Amino acid sequence: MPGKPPKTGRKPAGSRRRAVAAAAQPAAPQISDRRRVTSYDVAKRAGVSQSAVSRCFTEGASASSDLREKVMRAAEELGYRPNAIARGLITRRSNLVAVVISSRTNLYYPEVLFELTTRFEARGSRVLLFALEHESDVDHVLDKVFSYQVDGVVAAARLSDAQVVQFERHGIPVVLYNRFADRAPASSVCCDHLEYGHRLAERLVAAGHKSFGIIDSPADSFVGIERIKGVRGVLKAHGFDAPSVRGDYGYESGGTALAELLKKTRKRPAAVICANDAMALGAIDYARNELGLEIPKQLSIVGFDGIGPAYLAAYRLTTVRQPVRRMTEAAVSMLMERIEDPTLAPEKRMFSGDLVEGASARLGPA
Amino acid sequence: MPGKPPKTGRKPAGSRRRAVAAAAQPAAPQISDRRRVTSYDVAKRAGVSQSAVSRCFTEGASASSDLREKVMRAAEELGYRPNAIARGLITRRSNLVAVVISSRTNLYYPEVLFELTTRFEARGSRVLLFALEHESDVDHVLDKVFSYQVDGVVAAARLSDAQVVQFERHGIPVVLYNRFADRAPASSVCCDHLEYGHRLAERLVAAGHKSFGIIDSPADSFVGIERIKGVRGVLKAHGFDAPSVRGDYGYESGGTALAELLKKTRKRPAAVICANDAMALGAIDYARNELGLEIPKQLSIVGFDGIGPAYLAAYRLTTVRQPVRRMTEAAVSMLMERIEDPTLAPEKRMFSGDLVEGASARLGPA
DNA sequence: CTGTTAGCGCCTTCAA
DNA sequence: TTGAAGGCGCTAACAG
Repeated sequence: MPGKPPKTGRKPAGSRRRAVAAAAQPAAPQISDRRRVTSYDVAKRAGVSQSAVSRCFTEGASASSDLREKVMRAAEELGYRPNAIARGLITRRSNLVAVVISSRTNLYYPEVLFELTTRFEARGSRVLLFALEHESDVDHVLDKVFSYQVDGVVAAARLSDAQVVQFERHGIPVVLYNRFADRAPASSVCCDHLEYGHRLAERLVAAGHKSFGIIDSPADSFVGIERIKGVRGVLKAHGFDAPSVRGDYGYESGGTALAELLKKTRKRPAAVICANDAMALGAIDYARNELGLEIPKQLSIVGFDGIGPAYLAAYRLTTVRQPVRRMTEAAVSMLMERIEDPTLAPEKRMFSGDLVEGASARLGPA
Repeated sequence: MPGKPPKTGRKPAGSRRRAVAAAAQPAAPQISDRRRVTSYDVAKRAGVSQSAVSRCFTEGASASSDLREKVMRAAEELGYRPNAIARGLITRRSNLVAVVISSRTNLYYPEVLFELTTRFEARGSRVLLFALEHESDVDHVLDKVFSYQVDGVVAAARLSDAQVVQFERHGIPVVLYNRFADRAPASSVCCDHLEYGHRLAERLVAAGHKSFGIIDSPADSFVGIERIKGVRGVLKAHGFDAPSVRGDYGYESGGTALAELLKKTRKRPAAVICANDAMALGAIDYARNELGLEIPKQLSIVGFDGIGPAYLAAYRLTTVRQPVRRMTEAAVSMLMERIEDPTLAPEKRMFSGDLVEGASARLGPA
């Protein structure tokens, strides 16, 4: 193809397109197929070059106010909006971040997703949402994440080390939300569930409780495992043992687990520690309505999370609350920093939460 | 490349790029700037043309299994993923849909967002999320929606007629979730809030209640207005009048509104109808704890929504529940149909909900 | 079945 | 300051 004079570049772009559009008209009865308006259309109407239009829509590009005005008017008249997709293709910055979130996280912390989104929005990034029914669906979803050329990822779901490394290889910054990578050095924001466990158990021991029961989390819940590990550590240090039964994190399961727990122990424990609030509420209702117990006089019940219903007057649950606002803010700013400067080293930020004393556990002297 | 007069077309793409990357190396200490791997890289490695690679990654394109295998291996080794953004640019189909949702909707129906996302996911579309703190922020957000060339929009927030028309003009299908357009002919899925109001009120009248009070919604809530209009219609038809006080949809507001309501009426009404569940719960707690009333023996309280806490044993609220699953499914399928065929006429789908009898209202004979 | 070619809509040097 | 030209990574005719 040496002597190829005629067909270099794409000179007649504008005119060619128009021709295409015209040719398409007869076929489509509706004008629904009407092309989107591009910077070329605006340029033509304003009587300037396409690149001039581009500059008018780019932050901090040089253009005379005269030109700017002509372009803006034409754009207005045509209803032109720069195509963020095309822009991203060339700038290698899509301004898209992926949020991968499990239904479990969303169920107990519906505000997390919302907070993340508004904060990213405020910093000029859009959220591409990936919802997982089961934490194990991650792999299936990651392909899509990569395909969309997101600038970064917030993962509020379990990622394997291999998956974390994969992001690394692709040069896409990741921040884990409320979990750590097993071994890979990934950035994360997390609350200190272990410490929460410690705090809550210490508080109960200090109040003079002498016997305990535990309603444990599903075996695959990182958060639950940490919490209960924290609890167990303290109890053990004080010489207490605590029988436990696993629940599934659901409200119903709190009641059934409590029943089972009581079957296992000869004597009713003074305090029951549940791996999350939903089960604690279930346990309270079961204790009150099925066992006729007064809470907290005859039985103390505590949870973790600080979900909405825990504050209702009928429960006033004693629990530990995650500082969701601070955590989402941290996740967003850590990710944005790493998008700006991908060489930044990973960082873990750990947040402590508030102990909500509530009224579902005896915390004063007996 | 025989007598290649330097600059025609883009033949030497691969080599040129490599050169660029190499040039960038010295500057960046890290290889973080490493280019993403493209179909050209895969093609080169597999010893085939770039379009061959493209075909291997397109559904239903013709390619020999031999070629397919070579390409797939090379892609695997390089960690190649087709760039969905670039693909969308040329196919005019981004496979992106926007979901615009207000914090209020998200607060009372956290599952809506999740359901929409998983359903779109199942049909091959990704969700670009736009969260509104206030319903009035819509305008601000629409620019972004247009910029990202989404294939369609689900709006669970108040859109003005002008905004609906704007989508129309751009040829982007829209489905309104849980609201109607004022006048513009837009597709929507909605539950029949008016009918909910009728049902609930009829049920209370049938049970023999003779006096009523209303805890109304904020004045700008479409949903609340409809519900209460339905209630009022029935009460009026039976010759009852009902004093009302406005709440803000929040739990706290249920209690304060109830207090105010009782101040307004000489005699305590038999039943109080709240525009949503959150306020109903607040009213119940206030009635029990501040007024020492037994619910429902001394006062019946009902709500709308069927939010999670309404089912807790301590409340067992009498309410009307939205069929969220059916509604989200309808919204998604309506939108997808219109993306496939933009000439489809708008359609409104109206869903009836379930009356949850609960235990917060006397529904049997007095 | 495979490779060639011409863009999708935009940004970005490079000259003028 | 402005315009011309060359891609970003990919798909889609169209030849062969």
